[in-house]
Amino acid sequence: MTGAETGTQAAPRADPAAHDGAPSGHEVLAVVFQIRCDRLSVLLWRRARPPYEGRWVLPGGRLGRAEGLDSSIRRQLAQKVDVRDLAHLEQLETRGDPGRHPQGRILATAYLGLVPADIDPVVPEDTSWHPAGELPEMGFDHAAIVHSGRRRLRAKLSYTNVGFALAPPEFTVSQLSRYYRAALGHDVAATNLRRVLLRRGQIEETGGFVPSGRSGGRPAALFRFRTRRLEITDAFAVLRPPAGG
Amino acid sequence: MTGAETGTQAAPRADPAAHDGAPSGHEVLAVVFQIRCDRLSVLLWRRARPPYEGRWVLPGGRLGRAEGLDSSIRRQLAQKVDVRDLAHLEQLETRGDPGRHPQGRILATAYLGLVPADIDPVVPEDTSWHPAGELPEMGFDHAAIVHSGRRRLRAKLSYTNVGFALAPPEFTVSQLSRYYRAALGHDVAATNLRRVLLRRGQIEETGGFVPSGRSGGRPAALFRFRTRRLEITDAFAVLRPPAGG
DNA sequence: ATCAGTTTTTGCCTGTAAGACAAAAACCGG
DNA sequence: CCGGTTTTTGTCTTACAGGCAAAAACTGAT
Repeated sequence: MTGAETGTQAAPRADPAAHDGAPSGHEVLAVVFQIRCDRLSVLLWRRARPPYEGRWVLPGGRLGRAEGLDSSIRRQLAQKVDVRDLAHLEQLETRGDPGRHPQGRILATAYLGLVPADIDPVVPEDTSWHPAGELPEMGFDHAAIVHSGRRRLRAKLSYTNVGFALAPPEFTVSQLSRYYRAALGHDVAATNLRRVLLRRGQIEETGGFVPSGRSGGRPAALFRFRTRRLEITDAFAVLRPPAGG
Repeated sequence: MTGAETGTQAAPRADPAAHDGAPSGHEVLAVVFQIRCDRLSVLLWRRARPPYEGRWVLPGGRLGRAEGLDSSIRRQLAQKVDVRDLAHLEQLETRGDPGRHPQGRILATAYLGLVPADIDPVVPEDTSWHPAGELPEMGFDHAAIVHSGRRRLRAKLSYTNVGFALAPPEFTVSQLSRYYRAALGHDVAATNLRRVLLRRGQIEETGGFVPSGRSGGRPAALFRFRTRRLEITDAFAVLRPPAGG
């Protein structure tokens, strides 16, 4: 539903609307993840000016005077990627330690964004993807924020259907298991993943098949996520209400 | 460890330190829960001035110019309750819709705080506890924030040991099941709760017993939480790493 | 002292879910 | 048709949650 179906091009362009008047003492940032070449990668941006000139930082920027947080992060991200590529976006945390920013106490509200693996968004010159496992030297407290994002993503893969935001619209089980492996950081048996997600009703067969790869093998069935909006697995409400009520 | 052992007195007093200069356009709020008379209750405060004069609102206030978020919410709460009574405090969410505040776009970072059931903090005149099930008419978007807090608490009771922050240092299983019932909103069988929390290693017997109540009955064993810091139940990392590694 | 009532504790049973493993199915190229 | 490869299905084990009933341990009254 979030427009993740087709490869994209749009991208670098300053948004004229929104963002009125002088900036406030608040910024919004986004940890945007995508699985690229079987590795969890995060979108970073190279600062051209001090402080932290030349360091890599998270996309984002100052919040406009009369801007909402959600609209602001969408506006800021639009300067880096096509926002329609974001299959999921949720608030992560807000940091406000004095000292996190050299120019004084500037609060930052961080978001977690996910881009499906089949998309290759065009990004500006100063922007590129970095494996979350080998982050470059980053400015401010942004490396810590990336780690928060990873933890959140890992947790939610366990008890929600966020997978939909990492996977393309259609996929085979073994492809999906590779996405999960990249995001979770450990092997995920395809045969188990299939049953877990099927039983939870998260995925379903599309009916299509994919001819087996170069070296033969049984053709793989195609699956899709039943919904592309976040749902939590109710089996995870332990201490749940008693049977009769 | 958070000083939850004894009934408390300290409370209303403006904190002279901290909070320098003019307030920023950011406020911190706290949803402080406590189980009182077997009901989940939230600490509210009656506004004496417009906007929303006379309405109930969450404790908190403007963030000082050079103040960190955590220190600010602690400072603000100190004006309502003894902060040492808080057995747990975590960031909840940040809201920034323009329109959430009549005086312009003012961001609010909300926290979730928990006070053990055995404590009866002295609170100022304008402050009191309200059952979370029957909230009074509240100002701003604070009612929505209370609901966020309830959802967060409910979820964390399932997959963490936050119970320690609701229960007194020692308790019987049936007492604990009443706390869980109040917080979760549905019955919790004591016999189940016992086994679940014991197997998870969250609680342990102290060795003490409580003489049965007025009408007889077998004396109940006393339990305590093994740790009073937040820990997530690892059994809840589904899609976990394979056995051999 | 014994008995009825009450509450806690223990034990047993069931259902569900996850994970490991092996066998079967379906395709490729030669 | 055969070996190699990948996916799919099926079986088994383990772990945990939850329901239920019996046993244990106490109180107060007869």
